[in-house]
Amino acid sequence: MAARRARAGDPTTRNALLDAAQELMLHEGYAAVTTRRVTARAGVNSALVYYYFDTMDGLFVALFQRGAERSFERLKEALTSDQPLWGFWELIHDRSGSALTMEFIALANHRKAIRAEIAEYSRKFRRAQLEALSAVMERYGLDPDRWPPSSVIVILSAISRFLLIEEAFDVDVGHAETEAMVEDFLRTIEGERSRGGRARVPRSH
Amino acid sequence: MAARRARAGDPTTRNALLDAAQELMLHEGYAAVTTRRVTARAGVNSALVYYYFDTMDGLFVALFQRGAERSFERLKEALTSDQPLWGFWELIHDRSGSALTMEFIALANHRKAIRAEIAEYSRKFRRAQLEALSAVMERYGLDPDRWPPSSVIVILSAISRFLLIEEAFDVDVGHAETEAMVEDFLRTIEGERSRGGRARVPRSH
DNA sequence: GTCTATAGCTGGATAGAC
DNA sequence: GTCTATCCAGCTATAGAC
Repeated sequence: MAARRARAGDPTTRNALLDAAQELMLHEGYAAVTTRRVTARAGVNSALVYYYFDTMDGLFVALFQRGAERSFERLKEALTSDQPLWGFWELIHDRSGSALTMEFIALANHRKAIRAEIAEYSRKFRRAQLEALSAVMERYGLDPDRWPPSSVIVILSAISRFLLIEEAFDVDVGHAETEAMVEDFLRTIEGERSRGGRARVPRSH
Repeated sequence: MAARRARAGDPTTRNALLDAAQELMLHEGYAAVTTRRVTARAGVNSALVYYYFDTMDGLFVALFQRGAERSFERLKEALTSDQPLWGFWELIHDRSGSALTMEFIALANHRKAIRAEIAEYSRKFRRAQLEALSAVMERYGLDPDRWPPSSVIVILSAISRFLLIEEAFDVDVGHAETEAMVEDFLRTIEGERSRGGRARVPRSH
C-alpha cells in the first residue's frame, strides 16, 4: 500500500466531495464520477480532489471505506438483535445499501486499489457474520452438517444479490417464489419476524 | 431501436474485430475495449469499427449477441441431456462462460443499448430454463410446492454467480461447503453425475 | 485551503482518397 | 473495403497565484 497523504484539510469540503461522488455513482454509475463532475456538484474547485485525495483512485477508496464502516456498524446491530437471521437477511437485501456495493464491484474490475479494498472488507464482514451466526444457529439447534453456517450465509447473500441485480434489468421471473422460500426458512428456524424489523422499501415502477 | 447499418462487409474482418474485442474485454475489462486498441489487436485500421458497427455501442451489442446465441445453443444441449439439472448447473457454473457475462453486466450499468440487450436475452434464457426444468422436475416427482422450479433455477443461478464473483476477489469462505450442498441436492434428485459431464476447469492460483 | 490556467493524453467519430 | 488525416470532447493531474 503506497503512502497516501491522508490530508486533514477541511472536513466540510472533504465530506461534500465524498457525498457528491456517492450521489453520482449511485444515480449515473461510476463512470460519471470524474474530477469535473464531482467538484461541480460539490460546488468547489476541480483541483481540490487532488488536494484531498491525491488521485481519483484515492477518492474512490475513501468513499468505499466510509460506506464500509457505516455498513459494518449496521451489521453488528443486526447480528446482535433479537432475530439475528432476519436482521441479517433484511440488511443484505436492502436495495439502497447494495446498489453502491454493486457499483463498486463493477469498478473493481479495472481499479486494482478498489479491488484490494473490497476483498479486505469482504473477508472482515464474512468473518463477523460467521462468528455471530454460527453461535446463533447452534443455539437454535440447527444441524451444522445439514446446514453449515457458512453455507447459509453464502446462500442468503447470493440470493439477495442475484435478485437485486436481476431487478435492475427488470427481470423478475421466480423472484417472488424465491423470496417466499427464504422467508419460510427464516420463519422455521427463527420464528415469525417480530415488529421493529425495518420495513422493505417497495419498488417503484 | 434505431436503424442500424448491419453491413455485410467482409466477415473475416468483422469477426476479427469481435474476437479482438472479446479478448480485451475478458482480460483487461470492458474499459480496455476502445476503437484504437481493438483495431490494433485485430490488425486493421481504426476507422473500420465504424464501417462495420457504426458506433462502439454497436460493437458491444454485436459481441453480446454473438455470445448469447452460442450460449443458447449450449443451454439447449444441457437441458436435453441425460441429466438436465447437472448439465444446467455445470453450464452456469462455468468460469470461462460467465466471466464475459459479468463484464457485460457491469458495462450495462452505463450503456443503455447493452442493458436492453441483456434484459431481453435473460428473459429468453429463463423461459427456456423454466420450461425444460419444470418438466424434468415433475418427472422426478419433486414437490412443486416445496421446490418451485423457478426458485430452484434462481437459487442455482444465484449461488453460481455469487461464488464466481467472490472468487474473483479471492474470497472463498464457505464456498466448498456450499458447492457440496448444491451437489448433494443434485445427487438426491438426479442421481450421481454420470461420466460425460464436462470437467470443471481447476482454478489456477 | 482554494482558486486559475493549462499541459498532456486518449477517446469517439468523420471526410475523403485509394 | 481499407486507408490517412484530422477534429473535437473529456479526462487526470500539476504549477503556481491568492
